[in-house]
This record gives sequence, C-alpha cells and structure tokens, in this order.
Amino acid sequence: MDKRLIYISDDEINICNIIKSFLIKEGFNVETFNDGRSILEAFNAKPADLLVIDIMMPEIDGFSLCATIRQKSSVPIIIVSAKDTESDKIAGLTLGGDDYLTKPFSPMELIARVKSIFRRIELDKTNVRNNHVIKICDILINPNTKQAEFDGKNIGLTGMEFNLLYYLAENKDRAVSRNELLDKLWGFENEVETRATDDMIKRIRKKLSIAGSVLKIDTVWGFGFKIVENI
Amino acid sequence: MDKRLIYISDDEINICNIIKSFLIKEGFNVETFNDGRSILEAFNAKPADLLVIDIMMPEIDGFSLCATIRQKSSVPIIIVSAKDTESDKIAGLTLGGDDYLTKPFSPMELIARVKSIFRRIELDKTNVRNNHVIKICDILINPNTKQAEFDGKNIGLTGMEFNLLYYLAENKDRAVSRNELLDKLWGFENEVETRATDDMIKRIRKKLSIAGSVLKIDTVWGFGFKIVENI
DNA sequence: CAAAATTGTGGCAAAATTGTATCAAAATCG
DNA sequence: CGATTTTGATACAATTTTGCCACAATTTTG
Repeated sequence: MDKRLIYISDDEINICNIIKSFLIKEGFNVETFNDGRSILEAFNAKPADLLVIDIMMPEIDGFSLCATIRQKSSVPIIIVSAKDTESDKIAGLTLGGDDYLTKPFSPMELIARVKSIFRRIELDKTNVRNNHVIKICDILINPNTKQAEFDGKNIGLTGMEFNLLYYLAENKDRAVSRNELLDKLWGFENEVETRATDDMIKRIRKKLSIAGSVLKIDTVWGFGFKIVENI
Repeated sequence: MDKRLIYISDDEINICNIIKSFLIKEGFNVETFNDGRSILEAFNAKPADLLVIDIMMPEIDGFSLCATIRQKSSVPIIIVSAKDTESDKIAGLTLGGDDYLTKPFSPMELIARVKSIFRRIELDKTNVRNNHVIKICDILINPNTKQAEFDGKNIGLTGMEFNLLYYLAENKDRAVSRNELLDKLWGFENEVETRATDDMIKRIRKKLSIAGSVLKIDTVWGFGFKIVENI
C-alpha cells in the first residue's frame, strides 16, 4: 500500500512541525497548512487520507471546516484544540470529528489515535468484503464468491452444496451429526428427510472428484460426516 | 435499524449505572458487567455492537480483555480508566481500543464519542470508493460521466443500469445479493419486486453483448449476482 | 455367518429460480 | 402537453436445484 497522506492545519507553525516530524517518522506523508482555507483548497485539489485540524484558525475555523468537509467526504478528522470544555468537545465530535484532543497533547498519543482510526477503517473494510476464506487440502472455499475452487477453477457447487462444504470445513476435524446439519443449514422449521444430507454429500463428493481434488469427506457411521485435514 | 447493543464493564457499579442511563436515554440497548470475565463470556455468547471497558477490573484486566476480543472480533472498544499516563493511553489504543477516556469524564462526551465511532463505521460501510473510474475486463466505467465504454464508445446504459453495473464492479469478486442491491440502489423505503434486479441485469447483459464486450455478469443461484475479473 | 442397520448410487420429478418477451405505468424531456 | 425513454410488472419458458425412491453395497451386531 502507498504511504498514507495526512494534512495538518494549525496556526502555530511550531505545533505543525512537531506533529509533522513525528508522523513522518512513523511512515506517513504529511503536508502542513496554517489556516482553514488553505487546507480546504488543498483537500479539494487532492484528498488526503486523514486530517488533523485546530479549532482556532484564521480564515475558516475548525468547526466550520469539519462540517464543510464532512458534507462531501468521509475522510477521518482529528480535531486538536486548546479549548477543553465539554461543549467544545461535543461540538467537534458531533460536527463530524473522529477524535478530539486537547492541547497540550503528547505527539505519541496523537500517533496512537491516528493509527487506531486507520485500524478501524481497515477492520470495517475487511468486514464488508472478506469473510473468512478457508483453504483445506487442495480446495479453496471462498464465501465471498460462494465458490469452491480447485487449482484456481470453480468446481461448480450449488448454494446448498457450498454451504454444507463450508460448514464442514469450518468444523474440520470434528464430526458433525446429520441433525446438526439439518438444524444449521436447512433450518429448524424445514421438514425434510434426514437422508437429504446424504444426497448433498454425495453430490459434493462427486464434484470434488470430477474436479480432481483429493479432499475426502469422511462418513462417521451412524452419526454424520467430517472432514479431516490430512497433511 | 434495530437498537444498537452496548456492553459496559466497570467494577464501580455507580459508574456503570450512570453511563447506562445516559446511553439508554440516547436510544441504545445497554447491559452492564462488573468484571472482565463476565463481559467476555457475555460477548462470546451474544456479540454487542460496542464495548465500554475499564482498565482496572477483577478477573481479567481491560488491556488483556481488549487484546483477547480484538483477536476474533472487530467490535469497537472504548477504554475508560483513571490511569491517565501517556503510556497507558498508548497501550490501550495500540492493543485495539478505538478510544481512551480518562476518569472522571463527562457522560455527554462519552456519548458523543460513541456516536462518532458508529458514524465512522457507517461512513466506511457506504463509501467504498467514490467517483473512481473502474476498468474491468474490456469495459471502462466512469461515474463522472455516468457512462460505461467499450472500445472508447458509450454502450448506452440508462441511469439505473449504470448504477447497478458500477456497484457490481466496485464489489467485484464478491457475490451481491438481490436484497443488497435493492437496499443500496433502489433505496430501503422503495417497495419494489425482487425481480426488478433481474430485469436490470438482463438489460445490462444485452447492451454489453451488443457492444461486443466479453464482460460477464454471473448469476449466483438463489442469491444474486457477481462480476468476476477473469484475467 | 446371517440378519439388521446404515450408507452409496443412479435416476427422476417436483419445486424453486432464473431468462425472455411483452406491456403499461412512470419519469424525463423538448 | 405530447413524445420518448426508462423501468417495474406479468406471463410463460427454460433451467437448475434438490428431495425422494429403489436398490446395491457396506458395516454393525448378535
């Protein structure tokens, strides 16, 4: 991934420089500004990945800036200010700020908070996108695409077949009873013969075999099925 | 949307109750615990949408708890503590905390921070990527002009068709359910037959094919659609 | 070993889902 | 306002999935 770009805006040039040096040491790209208008223009020209802004600035104050940017962008914003009253903090956080730090603050704490925000964004991103992909034996089971792949190509499981294989893979090395499968995959209310599970297993085995996989679904006699990860 | 569920853990029962009453007034569901083990067990049994935890607690301390939960879950965590040293704050934020508040704190500020975190999550969810030209297979999808182009010429998608193709392209390699499409593109309140999505897909496929593109929209049986980037 | 219980296999048809064509309502536009 | 485009609905055809059956094969049990 490219270095993340952070814009800092504070009318005290010294503070800008201190924060900047710390953030650069942590591997971020940083640009500094000394009033609200210039950071807004810079952001419109080239969006940053995170903004650190002071409340009291010439031209445009931090609150207005925060609200303005939030109308168009979801960029994370950290507000830093000498104003430490409860109402200031609440205003800042409510107008779109992701965090509010009161001066004087420790640069290390700022960095920890910056990283925490980026981690939050990553967590949210992977949450939406990547469910857990399971690789078992020579089969890749991907719940995002709802495909099981051998050697890079889809082995063509149907929805139900996929769910069953995924469930067994999640519970590998544990025998899963037919009743558990009926409960979890078919649903409690669904009235269906117990042998329906055998049918699904039959079809999955066939498709695995046709694809050329050596993954085996073991039968646990009088109980159910299991997948054993045989190294 | 359902009410969000928040778990609070603090060995001072009074603090739990104060926070709880404020959060409930704001429309959250809240449960309180007085040590680290009980909140962990509760979370394992039924995950909450956000955790507020104290550092100094019996059984399991807040730092360990934070690290433990973060191994398996991306639930947002706010740490509250009487420990106000820089190193404590940094430790808390680094171990997975989304925020760190030092006691005594204003309940209103806590609420503002809770809301700020939920807003961040919503922003991350909706803004996958904005106004970004996507090239997929042989098709160029340009959200600025709202045109999809093959070989430099517009293939003539309508507005809705374009939005659908763009959404699928943004989420390529992930199966998107019909309900997700209805929510995100038609809008939650809009009551429309599920089959409306099929109609759009049909029209997009036809226009892609007429234009001469080889881009394929896959049907995920019993679920929805997806675009797979086939190299 | 033989009977009973359980599982594997192939085929089949009902049920569910999707594709297609057509049409009318709704929106857009000049 | 009228013409055109867009878009959702309906009906029906085509396809896919999946439960079930009958029977063979296998395993357990006495």
